[in-house]
Amino acid sequence: MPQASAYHHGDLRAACLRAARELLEEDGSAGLSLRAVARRAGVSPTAPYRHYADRDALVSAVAAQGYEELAGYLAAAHPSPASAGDLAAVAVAYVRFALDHPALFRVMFAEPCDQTSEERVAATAAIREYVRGVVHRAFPGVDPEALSTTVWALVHGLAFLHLDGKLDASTPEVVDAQVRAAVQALFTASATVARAAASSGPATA
Amino acid sequence: MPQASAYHHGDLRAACLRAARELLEEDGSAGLSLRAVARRAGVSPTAPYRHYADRDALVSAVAAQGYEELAGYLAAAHPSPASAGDLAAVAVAYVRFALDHPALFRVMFAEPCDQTSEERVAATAAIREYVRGVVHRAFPGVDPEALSTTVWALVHGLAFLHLDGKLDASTPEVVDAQVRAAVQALFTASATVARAAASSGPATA
DNA sequence: TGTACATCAGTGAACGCGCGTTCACTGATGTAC
DNA sequence: TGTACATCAGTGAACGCGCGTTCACTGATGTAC
Repeated sequence: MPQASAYHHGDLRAACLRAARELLEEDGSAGLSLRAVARRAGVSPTAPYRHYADRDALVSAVAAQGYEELAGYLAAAHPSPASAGDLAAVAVAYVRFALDHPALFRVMFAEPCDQTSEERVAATAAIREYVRGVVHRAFPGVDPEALSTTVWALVHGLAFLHLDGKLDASTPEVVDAQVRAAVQALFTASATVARAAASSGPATA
Repeated sequence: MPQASAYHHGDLRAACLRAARELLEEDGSAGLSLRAVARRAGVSPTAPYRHYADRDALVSAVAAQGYEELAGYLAAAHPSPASAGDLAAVAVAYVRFALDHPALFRVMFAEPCDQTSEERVAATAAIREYVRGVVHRAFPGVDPEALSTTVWALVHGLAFLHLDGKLDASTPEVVDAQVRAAVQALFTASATVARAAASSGPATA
């Protein structure tokens, strides 16, 4: 590990990442500039170039870190989800991550930047595999491909709609309940529809 | 209607909107600056201030126009959707709109800008009402509140995941089929799960 | 243990850029008498 | 029908800003002999 000194920072790479994360939380992605990062790390404007080829490289590193943290949230929700209930808990964690780190989540998914970064492609693949695994364990025998796309899209959509204030996100509890209900609905919708249709009595026509 | 002349543009307000849309399609939201809009409209950098208080006002106007066009896409898919199949067609149109106008879609939903703009709030409410109406007609007797949130989130998530290259968006046909399948799955998932579980024979444990 | 030197990780001045916004202005239009 | 004048919709210079990136540089570190 390098030594810290007045001149040599010691671990500027990590410090840049930390500074970038802070700027993101404070000012949104608009505040995420190389110069601001350097300023916050207490270093000259060009020092970060020792560790990141350009701004895009830094942003990609931030996004990759975000993917790791998202994985952490999901793992913390349930170490090895294997039922519809477990899946709902994981979904809640996914949306919570988005609301806890709104700007980071946007950078990860909504920033139309370099999509070919190896780090990012790998991180995305990891998430996809994770979702597929959950669906597979929770519903063995079902083709996990189709169902996991549906699940991911549902949860991802909930995250973005909450993020943009299109749904009631007044308290974490409200959000959690909504997410749980939405995931539950995914697996009971057809039954609910059938039951409701039956109980609605003679139709008006 | 105002007259056009060398000095007076005639309809600079609309021209700015048009220019903004073009810049958005070409350069993404990064290219959407007041100066660039003025340049493209063939007018001095400050002329747009006659019609928009500031940059945010222009962006909001663009977003509002986007909402109107989205509504147009949905209406074109089916004038009065009233079945699960109709709903799938509408979902396909929603995702197609996002892929046809990626930068516009991001501005409408993913730009963390002024959310209190009256125009935008009204437009969002209109979409929400629309979805609620479809769900209500397609599944009378079911509480449309919960189900319409689920439907919107699923479709919205599909749109974003496709937009960000997280799902196979190689051809429009592939995308359409995927969206249709995902919406269908929403209403048949529980039945599919049950059927698959039954047909998978004796479990391995 | 000491010295020469390559390498590494920073500095700081400078480049050119485009941005949002202000200001005082001016040319064109329309309206009242 | 003509004229005075208010209003509207533009112009163009200027402001201060922060940005990404380049360049030649220098201080500190570590390694070979």
